[in-house]
Amino acid sequence: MSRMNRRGSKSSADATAKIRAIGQRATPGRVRVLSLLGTVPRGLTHQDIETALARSGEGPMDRVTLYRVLDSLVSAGLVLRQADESRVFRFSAAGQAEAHAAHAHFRCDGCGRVFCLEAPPPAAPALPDGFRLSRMSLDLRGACRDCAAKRRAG
Amino acid sequence: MSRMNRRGSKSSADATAKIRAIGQRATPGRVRVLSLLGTVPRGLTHQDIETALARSGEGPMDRVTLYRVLDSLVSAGLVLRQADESRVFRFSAAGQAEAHAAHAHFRCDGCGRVFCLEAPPPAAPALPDGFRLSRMSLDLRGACRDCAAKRRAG
DNA sequence: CAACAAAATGCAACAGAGTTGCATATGCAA
DNA sequence: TTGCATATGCAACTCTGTTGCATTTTGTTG
Ligand SMILES: [Mn+2]
Ligand SMILES: [Mn+2]
Ligand SMILES: [Zn+2]
Ligand SMILES: [Zn+2]
Repeated sequence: MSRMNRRGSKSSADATAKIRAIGQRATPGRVRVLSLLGTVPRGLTHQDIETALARSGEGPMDRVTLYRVLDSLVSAGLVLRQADESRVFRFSAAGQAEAHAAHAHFRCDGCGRVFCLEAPPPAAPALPDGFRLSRMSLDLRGACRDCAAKRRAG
Repeated sequence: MSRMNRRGSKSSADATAKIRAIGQRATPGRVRVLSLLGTVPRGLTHQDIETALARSGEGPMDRVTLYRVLDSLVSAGLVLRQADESRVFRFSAAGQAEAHAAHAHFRCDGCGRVFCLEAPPPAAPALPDGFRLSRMSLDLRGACRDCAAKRRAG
């Protein structure tokens, strides 16, 4: 953990390799963003990422460039993008996202928090002829414990 | 079907009743929008609705008023609002939305179309203590027949 | 029906997230 | 090291949705 301090940590080297592997140029922006996404468990917004990068040692990244970096990582399949309830995109490293694909999620309509459930996903239903399944998600909604209690009291 | 032509169809009268029933004023805008949503099977965007109304006999409705009409119907529980993949809200009559809650859906990553599957929803997984479930959805993704064929052909 | 207060409307201005065009800089393969 | 395809930075723009405020309409009351 100390031989590579000058210009990159383990995760940078890792990110660089992944980016090159899929035939894209390993630019500083791409490496920084992919490394960052690798360290957090769930999706970050463009805004989140911009702020995190600005605070980091290497300084801020241009807003538009960040959008384009994210686009390129998404189209390369290294990052997943999904619109959240407040209609902003959240970006997550593909590995992290796939971990969450293996179980169900519960979203509280009161506070908006998402909880990972232990339950294994159900068997996939039969698809029409010729359809190809790539992902499946089971999403539950309702009130979390705090919000359910609040409503009872409130 | 002909006695009530002057200023309203069956669905208008219906919508008016529903709006009054929940203690809101039955304004023309609300009635028009709720009737419209009652006639279509899936969620429409604000834009879709604006266009549909503009084409209809009664003419266009102000953009902002339409947003406010939708807000009021949503907060009354007569309409459901959800952010779609392209981060725009889609609005659907509460009845229609509940019909779709009863089965799984398949979204094609290629063409974006959504297909209703026949399969019944799986049993709800166990929730943490105190959580209350209100809805559950099983969403599949992948390639529809057309798009799968296209990819194979290339 | 007329008068009234609360609520809805129309318009203009604003805000946030994301995109586009174009000149300049840079990664990387030769 | 050089050359060129590709990425970056910046300004301007689009699209979706909100807010403030003056005016109109709705449903109610007398
Ligand atoms: Mn999870
Ligand atoms: Mn359906
Ligand atoms: Zn909650
Ligand atoms: Zn398709």
